[in-house]
Amino acid sequence: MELDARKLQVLQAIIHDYIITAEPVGSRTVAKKYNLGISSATIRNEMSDLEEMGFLEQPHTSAGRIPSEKAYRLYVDKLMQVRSLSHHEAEYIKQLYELKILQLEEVVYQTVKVLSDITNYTSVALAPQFNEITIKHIQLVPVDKDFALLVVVTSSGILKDTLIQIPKGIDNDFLQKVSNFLNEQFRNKTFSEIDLDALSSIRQIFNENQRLFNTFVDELTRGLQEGARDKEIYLEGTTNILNFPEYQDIPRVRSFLSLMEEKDILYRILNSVKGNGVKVSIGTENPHEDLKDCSLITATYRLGERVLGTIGMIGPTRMEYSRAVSVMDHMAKALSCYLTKLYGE
Amino acid sequence: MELDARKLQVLQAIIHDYIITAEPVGSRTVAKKYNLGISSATIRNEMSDLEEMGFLEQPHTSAGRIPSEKAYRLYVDKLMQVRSLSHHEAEYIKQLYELKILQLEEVVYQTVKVLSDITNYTSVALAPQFNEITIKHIQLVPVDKDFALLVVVTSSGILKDTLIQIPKGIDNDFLQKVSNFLNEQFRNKTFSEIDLDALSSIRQIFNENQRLFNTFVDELTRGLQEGARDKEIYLEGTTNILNFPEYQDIPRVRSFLSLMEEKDILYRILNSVKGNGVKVSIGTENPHEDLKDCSLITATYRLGERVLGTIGMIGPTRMEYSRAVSVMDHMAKALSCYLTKLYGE
DNA sequence: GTTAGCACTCTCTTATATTGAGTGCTAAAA
DNA sequence: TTTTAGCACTCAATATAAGAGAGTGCTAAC
Repeated sequence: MELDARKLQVLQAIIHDYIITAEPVGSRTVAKKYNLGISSATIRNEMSDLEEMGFLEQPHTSAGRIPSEKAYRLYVDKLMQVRSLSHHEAEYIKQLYELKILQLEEVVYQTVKVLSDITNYTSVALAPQFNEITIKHIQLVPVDKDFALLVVVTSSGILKDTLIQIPKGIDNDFLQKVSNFLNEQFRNKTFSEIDLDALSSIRQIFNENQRLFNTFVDELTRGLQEGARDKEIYLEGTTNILNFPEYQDIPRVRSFLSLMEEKDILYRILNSVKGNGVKVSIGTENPHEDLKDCSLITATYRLGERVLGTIGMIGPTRMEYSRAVSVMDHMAKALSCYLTKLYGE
Repeated sequence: MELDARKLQVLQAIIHDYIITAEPVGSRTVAKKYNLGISSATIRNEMSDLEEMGFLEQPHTSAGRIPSEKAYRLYVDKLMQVRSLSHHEAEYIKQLYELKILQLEEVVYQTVKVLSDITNYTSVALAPQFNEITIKHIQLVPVDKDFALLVVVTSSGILKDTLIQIPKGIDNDFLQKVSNFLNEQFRNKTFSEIDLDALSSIRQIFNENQRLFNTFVDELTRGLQEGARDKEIYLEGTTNILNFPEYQDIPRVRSFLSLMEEKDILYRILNSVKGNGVKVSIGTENPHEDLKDCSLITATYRLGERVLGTIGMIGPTRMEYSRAVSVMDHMAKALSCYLTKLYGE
C-alpha cells in the first residue's frame, strides 16, 4: 500500500487534532474540522489503511484513532512545519540574555527556567562540561592554617575551586611553590589530560616532610578530579507534567517524578546526545524504560566551537513538536551565542 | 467536661491507629485492638465526648472518627512517647558522619538525603547562613585580565567566592592593595556589619582613575552582598508524598509539589523557625495555606553556639510524630556535633 | 456507670441498564 | 473504480439501583 498525498493529509489532520485534544480522533471529526473534500466514510477507509500500515492505533473498537510512534516520527521528520517564535516567546528569551549574568552555570540554569516557563514542558540541562577546557592558571590560596582553596582558572574565564585540607607545617611560601609547580605541569592542558601521576613527583622535588606529603598530594588529586567532574543537572518545571491529561494517575506520575529525581540517569541520557541541531527522541526510542511515553527534545550548547553541554525538554509523546522544536532551536543558539560573546576566547 | 485518664487512653488509641492505618477508627476497633477493659459501647460514649471537646472528627455519620489538629497537638505535646532510634536508623546516620566531607554545604545536603531515606518523608534544609559569621580574610585573586575572584574566608573555615569583573588598567599589585584595604576594613566583622559605604572611600584612598573605579566598587559591593545572601534550599524525597493514601489525587499532589518548587516560600517558612530543640507545626498552624494538610517538623543546626540553618521534614498531618521527632532530634544534634568538630573555632 | 441490643445512616461495592461516539460493512451513486 | 449514505454492531463511559458493611446513637437492662 502506498502512502499517497491524501493519506498524508488525513494522517497530519489526526496527529494535529490529537496533539491538541488528547482525545482519540474519529472520522467525523476529521471530516468536519479539516476540509479535505472527502466524506467521513472515505476518511474511515483511509484510516483503516493507515492503521494497517502502522501509523494509527485504536484504543478500542468504538474509539477514534491515535497516532503511533511511527506516525510521530514521520510527522517530526517530514510533515510538521516548524513555526517561528511568537512575539511573546522571542521577547522573553531576549530579556533573559539582556541580563548581565557573570556565572556561566547561572546562565545555563536561567536558560532552563525560561525554557520551562515558555513551553510548559519539563526542562533540563547538563551543567557545562569542562573536560575539554584548557587550564590557564592554578593557584593555591591559603584560607587558614588547615585549609587552602585550590583555584583552577580555565580558558574562557571559567573557574573551578575546591577546598582542600593542608597538613600542618606547610606555610604560605610553600603553597606558592606548589602553585608554581602545578602551573608548570598543567598549564595549557585540559582536565582530561592531567596526568595525576605527575603530582607524585612533587615528593621528589620538595624532598622534605615526606610523610605529610602523602595526604597533601591526595588532597590535590581529589581537588583536581573534582574540578574535572561536573555531573550537575539543572531541572525545572517537573510539576508541569501534571497538566497533561495522560498524567492524571498516580503510578504514572510517580514513575516520571522518580526518574526526574535520579540525576545520574538524567545525566547519562543527556550526555549521550551528540551532534548538531535539535534532536527529537520519541517514546521507546528513548534509552530509558520510564520515558517510553515521553518525548525528549535536545540540543547542545557551545562556547565557540566547543560543545559545553546539552539542554533538553521532556513532555508526553503527544507534544507540540512544532512549537517545542522551534523554541529549543532558538534557545540553544541564543545561549551559545551569549556564552561565546561573554566568555569567548 | 474533663479529659480524664480513660478519655486520654481512648484518644491515644485512636490517634495511634489512625496514624498507622489512615482509616477512620471505630469503637469496635478500639475495643478489640487496644485492651482498655471497657466495651465498645462505653468507648462510643467516650468518643462522642471527645468529639464534643474537639479532639475527634467524623467524616460522615457512619464512619469512625479521625483525630483533629487539636488531638495531634495534644499527642505531640503530652501523649506520645518519643522512641529511641532503631538499630538500622542509628547505623545509617553513623555511617553518614564517618564519611569525610569537606564542603560544609555538602554535609548539610547529605544530611537531608539521609533524613528522607530513613523516614520516607520529604526533607528540606536551609543552606548554612553566614550573616552572623565573622570575616577572617578577604582576597582578590586575579583570574585573567578581565576577571578576579573575590574570596571571603570566614571564621570556621567556611568561604564564599564570587567572580567579579575588573575594569581595564587595574593590575595585580593594585588588586593586592585593594585586598589589603578590604581586610583592614572588614576583618572580624560579620557580613551584616559590613558597611558598604566604607567601600566608596577606596576612591579617596586611591585617587587615580576615578571613573573606572565606580564600576569596580559596584562589583565589589555586589560580590560582598552575594557572599552574605544565601537562600539556597536543599530538598529531597518530594515524591515520597505519593506513598501516602491522602495524596492519591492529582490536585493535592500538584499543590504540594508546586509548593516544593517555590524555593522562596520554603526559605521563608524554614527561616522563621527559631529557638532550641525540635519543633512540630501541625496542619493550619503552618504559615502557608498549601501546608494545611501537612505537618512540618524542624530543628536548627549549629556550628558551636551559632545557629547556621534549619532542617525540616514534611509529611501528612497523620505522620508518625514519635519516630519523626526522634529521628529529627538525633539528626540535628549529630549534624551540629559533626560540623562543630570539623569547622569548630 | 456500663453494656448488650437494635434500628438507623451513609459510604462503598456490585450489578444492570442506557447512552453515545465511532467503526466496518454493504449497496447505491458518481 | 471510487466515493458515499445508511445501518448494524461494539465498547467505554455514565447513570441507576440494589445490597452489603461498618459504625453510630439510643434505650433499657444490668
